Amino acid sequence: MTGLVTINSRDPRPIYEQLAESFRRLIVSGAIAPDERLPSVRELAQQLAINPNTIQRAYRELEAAGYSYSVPGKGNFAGARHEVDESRRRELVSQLEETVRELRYLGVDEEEIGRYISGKGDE
Amino acid sequence: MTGLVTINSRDPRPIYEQLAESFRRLIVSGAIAPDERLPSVRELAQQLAINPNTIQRAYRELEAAGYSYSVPGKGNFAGARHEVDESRRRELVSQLEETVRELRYLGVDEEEIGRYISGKGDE
Amino acid sequence: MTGLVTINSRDPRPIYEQLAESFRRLIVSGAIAPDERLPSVRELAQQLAINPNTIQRAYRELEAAGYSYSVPGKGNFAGARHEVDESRRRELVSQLEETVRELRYLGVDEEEIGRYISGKGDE
Amino acid sequence: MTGLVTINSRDPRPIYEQLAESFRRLIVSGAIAPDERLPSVRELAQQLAINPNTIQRAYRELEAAGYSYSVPGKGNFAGARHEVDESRRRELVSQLEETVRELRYLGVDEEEIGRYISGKGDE
DNA sequence: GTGGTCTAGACCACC
DNA sequence: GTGGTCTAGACCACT
Repeated sequence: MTGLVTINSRDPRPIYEQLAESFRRLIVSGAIAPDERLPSVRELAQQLAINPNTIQRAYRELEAAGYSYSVPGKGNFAGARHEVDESRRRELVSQLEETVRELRYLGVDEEEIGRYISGKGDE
Repeated sequence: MTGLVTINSRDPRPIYEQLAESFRRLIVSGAIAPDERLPSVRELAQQLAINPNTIQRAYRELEAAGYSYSVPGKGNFAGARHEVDESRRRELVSQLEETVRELRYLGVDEEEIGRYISGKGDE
Repeated sequence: MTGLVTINSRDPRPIYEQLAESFRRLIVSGAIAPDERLPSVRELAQQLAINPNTIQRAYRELEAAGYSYSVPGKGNFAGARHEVDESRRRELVSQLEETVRELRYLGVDEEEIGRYISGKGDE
Repeated sequence: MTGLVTINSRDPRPIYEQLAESFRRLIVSGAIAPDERLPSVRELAQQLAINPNTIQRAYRELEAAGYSYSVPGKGNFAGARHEVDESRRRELVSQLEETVRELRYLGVDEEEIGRYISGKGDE
C-alpha cells in the first residue's frame, strides 16, 4: 500500500488537488476497486509528511466529484460508477474532442485513433 | 482580427503560457490557417495592454513546440503540420487513453466514444 | 567555482545561447555531475556582469533541452541522462555521419576513426 | 543542376558561408565528383537572385579551404582529396569526439556508434 | 514596419 | 537566499 500516491513539489497545483487527481486516476483505472477502502487520513498524512487537513480536503474534493464516499468512523471508500456529475462528463467529452483534433492535425488518421480508444493501440 | 485571444487574470498560469496555448488551439483547430500571419508582437501587446516581451515569449514557446515559425522583419506565422515533436504525440495519445478510461468508467460505451472521434458526436 | 563559463563578445551568437551551450558541454562531459547545483542566477549574473534575465533564459533553454532542471527556491541542477529529446539524438547521429564522411574524404581510414570513438585516439 | 544549393534566410550566417558549406558537403559526400565543374558565378547568381560578388566570395572560401580550385577563364572545379589543411582535420576529430561524448551521455553504447561510422547504421 | 536581444528593476512564492 | 514572471525601454538587423 506504500507509495500509492506521491507529491510533486515542482507541480504548481496545490497539494490537495494533486492528491485528489491521483486517487481519481486510481479509481477510474480500476487500480482501486469500488468500495475498496482508501488510506486513512492520519496514515497518509504521516506517510507523506503532510498536514492531515490537506488530506481531508483532498478526500472532500474527491467525494464532491462523486469518485468516493465517506463513512464516519470507518473511512473513505472508492465510489461506484454512474455517481459522477454530468458536468464532468461534458468536460471529458470536450477534452476528448480537442485531443483528437490535435492528433489529427499531427497527421494521425482516424483509424489509428480508433485503436487507442479500444485499448488496442499496442497491437 | 480583434479579440482573437484574451487573457484571464484569474487563471493561475503565466500570461505567456495562456497566450501560447490560445494560439496553439487556434492553429490546431484550423481557425488560423498554415502560413497565416499571427498578430505582430507590438500590435498584440498594445491591444492586450501587455508588455511586448511577454508576447515575444509566448511566440517563442509556440515556435519551440513546432506550432509556428518566425521570419525576422516579417512576422510570426502559423506552422504546417508534422513539425511537432514526437514527444507531444505520445503525450496526446496518453492523455487520450486516460480520458477514454474515465469516460468508460462513467458508463459511456465504446460506440458512443467512437462518434466523438469522427466529429459526429451531435448526430 | 569561479570561471566555469565565459562569454565571448566576438561570438555572433546571443549570450544566452553561448551560456546554454557551455553548460551543456560541461554536463555532457561529466565536468558537472548529475544533480549537481549550477551557479545561482544572481551569482552568475554578477560574476559575468550580465543581466539576471539573460542567465535565466540560458537556464530555461538548457532545461527545455533536457540537460538540467530547476527547483524553485533551491536552484538549477544538472539533469540525469536519458532525459534528452529523441530529436536531439537523431541530430547528433546525423552530425556524426557527416563528420565521418568528411574525415574519410580526407583520407582518414575507418580503423583510425574507430579509435576516436573509444577515446583512445592518442594511443 | 537546378536547386543544387539553397539559401536559408532564417540562417543567421552570411550567405557566402552558407554557400561554401553547401558546396563543401556536396563535394565531400561525392555528390559532386572530383574535377567536376561547379556552377558558374553568373549562372548561380541569377538562379539565386544574389549578387555575383557573394558567389565569388563563397568560391574563394571554398578554394582557400582546399575543397575546390579555379581555372581562370574556365570555371571552378571540385578538388581532389588530401589537399585540405591539417587544421581542418584536427577540427573534425575534435568535433567527432564531442559528438561521441554526448551520444554516450544519452545512453548510446559504443557498439551502436560504431555502426554509424561504418555507414551501417540502418542495418 | 518587423522580430530579437539585452538591461534595469520590481514583485511574487517558496525555503 | 532561490527561481519565475512581468514591465519599461533601449538598441540592432532586416524588409
